[in-house]
Order: sequence, then structure tokens, then C-alpha cells
Amino acid sequence: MPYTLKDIAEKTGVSVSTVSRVLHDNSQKYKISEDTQAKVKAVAKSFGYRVNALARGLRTQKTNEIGVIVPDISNPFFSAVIKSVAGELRKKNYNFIVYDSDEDISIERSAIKSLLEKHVDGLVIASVGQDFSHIQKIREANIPFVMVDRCFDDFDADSVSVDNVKGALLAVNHLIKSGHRRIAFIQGLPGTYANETRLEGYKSALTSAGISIDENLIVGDDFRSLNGYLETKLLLKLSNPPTAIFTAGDLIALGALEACRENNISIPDDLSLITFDDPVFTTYLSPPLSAVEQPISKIAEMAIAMLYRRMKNPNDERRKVLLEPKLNVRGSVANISTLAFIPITNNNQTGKEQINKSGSA
Amino acid sequence: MPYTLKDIAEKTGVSVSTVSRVLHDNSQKYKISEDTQAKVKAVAKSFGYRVNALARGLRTQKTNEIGVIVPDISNPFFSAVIKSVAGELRKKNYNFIVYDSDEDISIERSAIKSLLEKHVDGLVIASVGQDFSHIQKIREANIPFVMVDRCFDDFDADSVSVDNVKGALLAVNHLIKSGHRRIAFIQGLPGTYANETRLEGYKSALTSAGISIDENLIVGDDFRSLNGYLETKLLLKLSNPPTAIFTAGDLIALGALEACRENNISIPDDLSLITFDDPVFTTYLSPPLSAVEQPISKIAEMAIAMLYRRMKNPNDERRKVLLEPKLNVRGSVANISTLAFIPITNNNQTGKEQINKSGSA
DNA sequence: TTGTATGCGTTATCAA
DNA sequence: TTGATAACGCATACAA
Repeated sequence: MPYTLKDIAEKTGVSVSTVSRVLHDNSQKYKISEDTQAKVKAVAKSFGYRVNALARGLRTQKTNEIGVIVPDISNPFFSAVIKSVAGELRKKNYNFIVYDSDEDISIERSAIKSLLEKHVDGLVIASVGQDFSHIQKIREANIPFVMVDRCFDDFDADSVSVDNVKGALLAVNHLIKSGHRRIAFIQGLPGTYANETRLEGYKSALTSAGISIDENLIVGDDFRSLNGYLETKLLLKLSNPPTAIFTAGDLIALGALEACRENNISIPDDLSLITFDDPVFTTYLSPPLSAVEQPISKIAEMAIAMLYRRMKNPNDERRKVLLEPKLNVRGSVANISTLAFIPITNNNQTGKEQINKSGSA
Repeated sequence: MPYTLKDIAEKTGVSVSTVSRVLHDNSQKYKISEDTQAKVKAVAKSFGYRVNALARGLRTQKTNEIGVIVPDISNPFFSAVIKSVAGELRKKNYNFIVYDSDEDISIERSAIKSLLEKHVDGLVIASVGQDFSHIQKIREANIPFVMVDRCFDDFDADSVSVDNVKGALLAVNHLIKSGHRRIAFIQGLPGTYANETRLEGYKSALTSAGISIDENLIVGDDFRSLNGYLETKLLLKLSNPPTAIFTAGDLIALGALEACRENNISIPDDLSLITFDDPVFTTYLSPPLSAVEQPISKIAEMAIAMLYRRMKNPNDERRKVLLEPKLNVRGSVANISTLAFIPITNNNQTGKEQINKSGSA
């Protein structure tokens, strides 16, 4: 039972509307006397008055809230995105509500439902999966939204993501240049935009290099670390195992690392590893992980900027923005080209050299 | 302009209240005829009806939302906590709203303000700093809340956190047993519950071991990695530098690691490092980091359970719960006790041994 | 410069 | 078994 405008009105002897105007309008447009203003403000303060956002939202049809949905809030990539988004939103005096869909489309659906019921003013979504019927509902509800990181090729919507194809290309080409030909890809969630495009880059790099695609080397099914762990174990058991693994996300790479450690596989001596995503800790891993970095804060800025534009101009042409990925070469990829058949200790040396490269990269 | 109950009522020719009852009551308690039920449901479906949460919240004085405030959503510890909290809440059909206070008390204040304005049904707060006047307001507003990770000694409130004193004791004692006497502590945000209690543990461990406290070795001022980086650089410059560093949080440790790498300081050979918090990646760092682990999912479960209890029984006695920390010994602490003056390679060996230990820990 | 009245979409009370 | 009606707290068009 918090105090309401009515309480203040009664206490001060003015009307509810006057109180409302003093407290919430930039009120000089009604010329409220200094006197009443002071009186009202004093009482409001003594009451610890707090506006009721539900009532206000109901009345004004505007909540000043932006909904954000990510597949995994504990994934460093997404938590970094959220952090940046939060910063951008704060600048513009918007609040935001985060949902974690846990990579589960039905949770994502219900998150969208909740958010629409709450009448958020806008939505930022990193969607799971390939189905976009629930996203359609957002449009039907006429609320502006922008897709982040994961979007749909055949669904026309504002979106911001990194150029995944290019990123994968960068990674796999780096492996190929280092002499690798049996290169495995541990996928994230199949059907996902991020996954399919990274897969596409992977395949395209191989094909361009004249390496035929071995479906046995394309494995995995989600972005979690357990997936990386399991699939790496299986890959290592292959009669003709890969010399290098490209993982679709940072958590997967962590799992791969764990599997290797358990099997006493030394990276990069026995196996090379490179990954999409480049969270803060890659530099400190053992070995430092070569990785494809996404411009996270740019993604967030871009997304919010686009959301804003959409809120102001609902009918502008829709845009799909692709941002540039960046390859950070560190110590997890060995050069095994035939020129480089040198003793193991020297091989180590090669690793060191690549570490140094990363300093300037 | 979404469809409302009124729209459905008009379309079906029944009253708004009937529509409401069919759609939202567990409605068999009013004996609505099968007929009307079917009619109403059909129209509602064809309209894609969605309840307006603001109107409902306004009317029922209940929003089914829980607010969550953390100091840094991109800190692996907090993002893991959020993830767990989200899972717990989902089980009970509660939604939640996360705020990132960015370790800034004024942002925390405004987050609380927003949340109260939104009339959330409960609050979970990992508070920054030592001031709790704004927390008082939550109580005055009569909304149930529980403090997580960071609480106030002199403020009676439900809270769940790890036994920080004990955790720090565990870490520092481990260093002492390994022969270290000049042990630095890189703090998090001073005044913070987490920081002060960890500091207390640090001091108490030293004192118990008869090591006098050197204020020059207690440095730092927030939980971010830059702090760890900067302070480590400074510590290394000391005329009489420490042989070991204990950091108050995972991000700080990462910063310390970076500083060491830049200065060509090898861990644990040249310097030992141990930290509070134990995110997924510590195992894969170079070297694997010895760390104090918090029981994150237990913290989340506990917090939500307590929040629930408080929502049901507002006047129950308030409880402060301390959970057990766990020391994970890995490879970042060298044994430098006088017995162990052995060549560097053997020192490395020691590191390996500790890695093995972690397997069973 | 201020007050009155209305409605945002729901649920709940009362009556039928 | 259903309908009218009031009320939640606020903002605003209109009046004074």
C-alpha cells in the first residue's frame, strides 16, 4: 500500500491532476504556482512517493522497457552483449528486462509472450533455432525489435550479427595454411543462424582449398561445453582422427580442451584447436587459444541504434547488418606443413612464435 | 492496439466478466456453460488474445515478477548465479527482471527504484557498498527480499552467501603451508561485504601463523580485471615484492595473470597465485588456477527458497545463511618451504603434482 | 493556475 | 450460469 497521487492530493488539498502535473510533467507548461509546487513536492517527499509504473504504463501505453532475450546468459559472449546493451540503454533512460531462453525454443516462446504481455516498448532477441513463427507475433503486435547474433535468412527483420561465414573462413583458412587437411568442426545448435553460417564458412574454406568434406568430421549439437567435451572424445577415437578442430563457440572449445587434457593430448603438438568467440580468458588458457573475435560492443551499439530507429520510423526499410570478425592468432594451432617436420621441442618453439604474434595482432 | 477482453466480449456477445472468467480463472468455480466457454476460447484464439500484464498487475496488486540486481552481469560468478536463479524461478512460474548495477551504488539505487515502481513481488540483491539506506526502502515498501553474496553485518535481513572468511582462510593457509610469508591481497571493492570478509579471513590467517600484516601488501579497489592488472604491476615493482598473491575475485586474478605474462613472471615459479571464485575456465588457464569455489547453484536455490518463505510468512525470523566454500588446489601455487629448494624443473614437477591433486579434490 | 471527468484493461463484488 | 459495476493509479482533454 504505497502512497498514491490521491493521498498527496488529499494531504495538500489540491487535486490529483495538479499533483500529477507537479510531479511528472516537465510541469512548467501548466503554470503551477511556486506555492503549490513546493507544497506538493514537500508532501511527496515526506511520503516517499513512488509512481506506479503499471498504472502509468496502462494509461500511457508506453513502459520505457526494452526486453532482451538470449539463449544462455552464462555464456561469456552473451553476458558481454547484455552488459553492453545495458549500458547503451541506460544512456537513453530505458530499462530492460532480460530473459534466458536456455537454448530452448519453448522457453523463448514464453519469454516473448511474457514480454508482449508486459508491453515492452522494444525487443532485442538472440533467437534459438530456425522457426520464426513466434517472432512474427512480435511484428503483428507492432512492437519494434531487432535480432542479434542469430537471425533468419528468409525472414525480413532488422538484425545485427558478425559475418559468421567470413569468421569461419578466417579460422579454417588459418588451419589450412598451417598444413592441416583433416579438420573437424564441432557445431553448436544445428539450425541456428550462427551455427549454419559458421558451418557454411567451414565448408567453403575446405572446398576452396580442394579438400573434400568428410561428414564424419562435422559433429556436435549445441553450444555448451559438454558438447565440446563429448565430441572431442569421439573424434579422438576415430581410426583416422583430425589434426585440427574448429569449434563453433567458446564453451565448446573449453569442453574440447578438457577432453584433450584427460586424454593426454597436447595442444597444439598433438592436435590444433581454434574457435569462434574470444572471451576475456582465451589469452590465459593453456595454450592461449587462437580464436575469432566478435566486436561485441559494436554489436550492442548497433542493435540499440537500430532498435531506436525502428521505434521512431516503424516503416523504414529493414536492414541486416554484418560486422567484421577478427582472427586472433595465438598458440593453439601448430604448423604441420611438410616443410616443418622438426623435432617436438622445435614444434613447441613454433607455438611460442605464434604466441608472440598475438601480441601484435 | 492488441485485442482486449472487451473486444472478445463484443464479438461473442457475452459480458467482459464472463470472458475474463473463461480465460483466466480456473473458471470451473463459476459454472460457465461448455457452450460459452468454447465460443469465447475460439474467438480469443482467433484474435491472438494476450492478457495485459499491466492492467492485471494494477488490479491484483501482484505481478509475478521477481527483481534481481547484480553488480556485474559479465562477471562469470554473477552470470552463473543469475542462470541458476532463473531456473529456480521458472520452476515456480515466476518471471524475473535483471539489473546490472555496474558496481555503482547510484545505479543500484535507481534499479531498486525502478523495481519498486514496477511492483515486483520480490527482490534478490547482490548489493554494492556499505550503505543500506536504499535497502531499507525495500523493507518500508513491504516487499520481500533476500540479499545474495553481499550482505550487511549490521542490517537484519535474509541473506545467503558463502563463508567468505573461511574461504579466504582456506586460500591463505594453503599459501602459508606452501612456505609463503609475503602474501599480498588484491582487494575487490572496499566496503563491500564480500571484500571485507575476505580481507578479514586473509588477515586472520596471517595473524594465526604469526605473520605480521604489511599494509603495503593489501592493495586494489574493485573486482574488475584492470584492478588486478594494475596492482600486480605495482606489487612486482616493490623493493621487497610478495612471493604469493591472493585475489578477491576471478576477474582480478585474470588481470594479475596478464600483468605477470607481460613482465615475464612465471606462475608458480616466480610468483604464486590463488583466487576467490572458481569459474569454469580456471582449470584451463595456464597454469590451472588454484581457487576457492562457491556453491553457486546452492546459493541460488537457497536464495529463492528464502524469498519464498518470506513472501509467505512476512514476519518470520530473519536468517543469514553461510554456505561452505571449497578449496580447489591446482597448479598456481609453488611450494617454497625451505625443504623444497630444488631446481626449477623440479619446481615445475611440483606444479604437476598439484594438478593431479585437483583431480580428486 | 487549477479542477473534473474519463478511460487505459483487468478482476472482484454483488446482484440477478 | 451470467452481467453490471466499481476500482486499481495514473495522465490528459476539457472546463473553469
